[in-house]
Parts: sequence; C-alpha cells; structure tokens
Amino acid sequence: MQEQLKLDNQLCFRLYTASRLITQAYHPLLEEIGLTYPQYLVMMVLWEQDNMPVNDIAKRLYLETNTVTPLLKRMEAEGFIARRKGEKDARQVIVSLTPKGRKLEGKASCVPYQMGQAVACRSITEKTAPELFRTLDDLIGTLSK
Amino acid sequence: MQEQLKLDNQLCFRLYTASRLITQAYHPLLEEIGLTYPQYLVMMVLWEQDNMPVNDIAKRLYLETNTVTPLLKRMEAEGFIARRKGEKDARQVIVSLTPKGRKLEGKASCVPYQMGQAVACRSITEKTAPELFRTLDDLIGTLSK
DNA sequence: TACCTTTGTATCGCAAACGATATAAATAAC
DNA sequence: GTTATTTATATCGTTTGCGATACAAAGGTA
Repeated sequence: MQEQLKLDNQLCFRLYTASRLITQAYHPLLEEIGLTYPQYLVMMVLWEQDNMPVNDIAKRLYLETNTVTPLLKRMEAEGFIARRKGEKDARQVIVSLTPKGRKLEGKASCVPYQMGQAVACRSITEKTAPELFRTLDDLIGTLSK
Repeated sequence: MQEQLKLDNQLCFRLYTASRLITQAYHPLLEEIGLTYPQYLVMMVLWEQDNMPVNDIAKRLYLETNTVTPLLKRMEAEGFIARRKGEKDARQVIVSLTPKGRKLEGKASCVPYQMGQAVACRSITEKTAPELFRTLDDLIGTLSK
C-alpha cells in the first residue's frame, strides 16, 4: 500500500468532507428562510451588489454559467430575484433582488452567527482563522488560474 | 450591509470553493483511469481494506448509504468492484475489488504526486500542512457529531 | 456589407449529494 | 414465539456541478 494513496494523508478529502459537512450544518438554518446553500451564496452576492449580470455572479462564486442559470431560474420561481435583458448588451441577463429578496437579508442576518457556533472548535479561533483564510485563498487563487 | 453576511468573510465559502476547484483539478487525471473523484475515494478505501460492507465505506467517507449505493453500482458496472451478500449478516452487502480494480492501484499511484504539483502554493508547505490537517480534522470531528 | 471570431447565456446529459421513505433481515422485548 | 424495534441497504425526487454543445448578440476584419 502506497502511503500517498491513503485517505488519511489527503488534503483534498479533508476539504471535500469539511465542505459537505458545513453545507449540511447550514441546511436547517437556510431551510427556515427557504434557500439552499448555493442559493444563499447567490443572495450574498446580490445583497452586496444588486443588478449583476449572470456572468459576474458566476465568476464571483467560481461557478460556470451552466450551473448558475438553472439556480437563478429556481430562485426567480421562488420570487427572490428577477431577471431582465441587459439594455446596453442584449446578450446579458441582469439579475436583481425583488422586495422579497431584499427583505430576506434581515432574516438571514442571524445565520452567520449561528453557523459560527456550529463550526466553533479548538482549532479555529480569532487568532488562527486569518491564517486559515490566507491559506485557502492562496489555494483557490492557484487552482482558479 | 452586515459585515458577517459578506462572502469574503466566510470560511464556508472558501472550503466549498477550494473543494470544488480541487475536484476539477483531479478530473483530467482521474479521467485517464476511468474514475470520478468520489469513485476514487471509494477505491482508496478498498485499496486500504478490501471486502467492506457498504455501511463501513459510507462511514469512512462521511457519506450516506443513499449516496454510496448508486456510486457502487456504477463502479460495479465498470467492473472495478463486486458486490455480494454478507454471509453472517444477510442485510449487508460486501464490496470487494475485482482484478481490474486491484490493478488500478498501480495506475493511480502517480495521481497523488501530480495533484501535489497542482495544489502547490506558497501557503501549503511541509511545515504548514500538518497544522492545516489538524484544523480540518478538528472541524470535521466537530461537524460529524 | 459580408464573414469570422469572441462573448454571454442557455440546453442537455450524467454523476453526485442528500432528505424522505421503503424494505428486509437481525435483534430485543414481551 | 410473536411482536416491536433497530439496523443495513436501497429507491425516489430534487438540487447541484460540470463537460459538451448550441445559439444569438457584439465586435472585429476584409
């Protein structure tokens, strides 16, 4: 058995698992406000900056448009967002918040705190978090090129 | 705009993105040997310990059996593994490597090294990796309870 | 103007993930 | 020994994620 092929020696498996378990932890919180985790990400993008083309949302989330488009259609069907043709560039589809979508920001405001409680553990503290953030940002930067 | 609701302040989004980008980086390597990333994880489990019940594989990967069962069926259809009823406990399904599946370990032996190259970045070194591993293990431990 | 290339979205198909639920075998309770 | 409960898998339906591809609008180029 090659040492490198062992699951316990793999960074990737840890990230994959941590990501999935965190999404699961979000589930009950986001269910309350009627969002899935990827939909919550889209809403965070729009709360920061409304009226964005599909492409910009996709880039911000490191997703492809073929993932984002169906996501947005479901969110439109739920009444959280609206989609309209771009005026300058008719190829673009501009995504904007509906009143319902804007109002959701208030309801979601407690989610980060509640998640903070859920992921609270010895290894992640005020002191160590910035280092972890830098490492992940570096990794994401490397892989997204 | 609430500071905590910003994407850039979220650990979860970083993990989610890093995980996805790593899986994408695996894709061309695993395509060579005919596996998807989750299938590769299952193979790593079996290369370490053959003849495992579905449940044990699922637990090892922190997945549910309703995810693993279809995965295993596809891998069985590809001829990498075999599934048989447990002798002692007729409810169990024991998963074992086929000769083709065992032979794959040799072909996969270069994958960890190649992935190491792909994720190589300033922040992840011989020195910092153990710390990162501990942090993620702690997080996974906390969330999986 | 006509043609070519690029860009922005969308469609299609397949493989995860996972909640909810079903089923059968094993075990416990009575 | 029958009934109830637990346990091990599996089925179903929905949402992601993404490679491959299609298509129309925009921007060159001849």
